[in-house]
Amino acid sequence: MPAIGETAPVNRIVLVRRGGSTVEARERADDGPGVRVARLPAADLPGFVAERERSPVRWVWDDTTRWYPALLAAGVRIGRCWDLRLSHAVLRRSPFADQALLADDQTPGWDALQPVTTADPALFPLADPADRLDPAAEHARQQAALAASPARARLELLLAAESSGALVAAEMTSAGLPWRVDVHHRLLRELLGPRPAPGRRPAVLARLLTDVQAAFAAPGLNPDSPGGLLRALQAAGLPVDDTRSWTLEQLEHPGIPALLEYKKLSRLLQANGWSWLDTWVSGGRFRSTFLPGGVVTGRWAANGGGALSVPVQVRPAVVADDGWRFVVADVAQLEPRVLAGMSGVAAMAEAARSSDLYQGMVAGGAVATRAEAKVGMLGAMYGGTRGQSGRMMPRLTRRYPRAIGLVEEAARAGERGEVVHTLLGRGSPPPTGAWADRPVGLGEHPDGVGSDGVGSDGVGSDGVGSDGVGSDGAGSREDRARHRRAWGRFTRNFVVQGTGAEWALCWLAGLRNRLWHLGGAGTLDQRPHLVFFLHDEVLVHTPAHLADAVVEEVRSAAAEAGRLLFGGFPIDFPLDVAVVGSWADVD
DNA sequence: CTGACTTGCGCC
DNA sequence: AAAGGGCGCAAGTCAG
Repeated sequence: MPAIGETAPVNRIVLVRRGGSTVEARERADDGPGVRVARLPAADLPGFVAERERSPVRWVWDDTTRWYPALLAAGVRIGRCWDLRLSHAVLRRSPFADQALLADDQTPGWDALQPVTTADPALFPLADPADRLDPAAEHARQQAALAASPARARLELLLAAESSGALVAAEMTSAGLPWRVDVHHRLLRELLGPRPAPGRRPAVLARLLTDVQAAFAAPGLNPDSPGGLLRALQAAGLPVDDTRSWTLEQLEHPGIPALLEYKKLSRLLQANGWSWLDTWVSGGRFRSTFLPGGVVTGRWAANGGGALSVPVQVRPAVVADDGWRFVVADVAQLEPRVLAGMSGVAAMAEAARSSDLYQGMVAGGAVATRAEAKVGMLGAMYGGTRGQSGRMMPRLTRRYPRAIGLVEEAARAGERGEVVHTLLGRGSPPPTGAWADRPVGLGEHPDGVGSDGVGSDGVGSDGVGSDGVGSDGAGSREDRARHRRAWGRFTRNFVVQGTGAEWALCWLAGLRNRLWHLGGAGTLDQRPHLVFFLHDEVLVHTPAHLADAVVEEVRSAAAEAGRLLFGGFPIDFPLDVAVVGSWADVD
């Protein structure tokens, strides 16, 4: 079984574009100095790659999004790569990489390199800034930085997992998420009525609109305009200062139910209506672009069609092909488990032995109820200081001093303007804004949540407030203190969310390998393959007769990811797994 | 008219 | 059900 961070020698082949139609392949045995250079027409690349894949090899290239889609389109799947763009991004931010070893005239070019997201799998876009960069030289710099790193093994694992994630991302776009347009159309018709002419409201929305306008005596009201809606509600005597659904639900007024229904259906129409289907679903597949490392914490981002939020409402349209099934798996309470593992807290790991970590905390005597455990842990990881989660902190701190101490220290470090890092060494971005340039003033230091109990400074009016963390933060002393605390909440969450993302990457990378070896012969989309990934959840599309075997591999990959990150520390990552014909049939 | 910002809401 | 962290997207709003 090929492990993610395997150390066995694997030959590396650096691929370089030479002009518009030639590829240079520079091959070097992992344990030898010799380099063999081959030049071939770009059109011959898929055949070359397929041939060299017959024995273990790691392809080194500037950026997976610039190479792999065309290979996949030609039916060629690879086992391993070294994605220089993603690895560069990790190393440049890592506190465990000597930046001097990465420095070069071309470093700004690598810093600025963006993935390509065109649906067009044509090789070699014209005038690509990547073509001014030297992959072999960058590869050498990255290897030197790794070799000199005090956290070499962890960084190597991170880079391997990140690169494998890049392969998964391209493969998921290539395969697409099975999507039944007929089912989706039926769903829209049932909820909204027949498809209207362009620019017209669907019948159900039109009827709800007249109801709302009548109820609030506002004939011209457009509920899609927050300002206009707010004025209409206030004119009707309702005490509101925003128009969020949750706010409206609290109100007693005969027009509210129709308004809430309007908002819900309007959202469906805008986000996943007929035009969404026209744009994003073709050939029975929803294809969006996944961007590994697209979020600073290491989570993935996605482009196109809102793949990060496929609403429960439309999941009935996600249906496996005839004779195929979905294996849907997600990790229960990933982030608190990761926190237990990072801090090596035996007591919390004991709770995490339970399939429900929060219930385990109750059994361990830390808190009285599951709800308290959940709200308390979320507050610890997100920085909640007020309300119920704030009140839980002293109890959690007493019971789990090292775990709470870890996130508290991450918050304090962020408030001091320092960089924090994940378990495998991904660094947080340096703080931005004027607040970070100034020393912490007297009386400006934010109160500790766990140490002092309820914070006493700067709470004040709170107002509409919450200007973005990234804004410049110049201004009053209170403004700077607020920014400082907001950045502390970010770094607090960074260490947990980022390490959770690393666990998920290792899970995904391992699962990718396992699925390939399950399927026997055939191309990627003829074997069990990943079609969706979201933070802590995967969908595998598999021939029905292999579904049970896929379930086993999904579980084994999760256990392996836990060992890769936390070694022998006894922390469990139990999965909720379902074998279904439609995503809607989960739970 | 375009582009930047705000609001609200879907997902984890 | 919110609070606290991370996103993407669509529509409305407003300045240039």
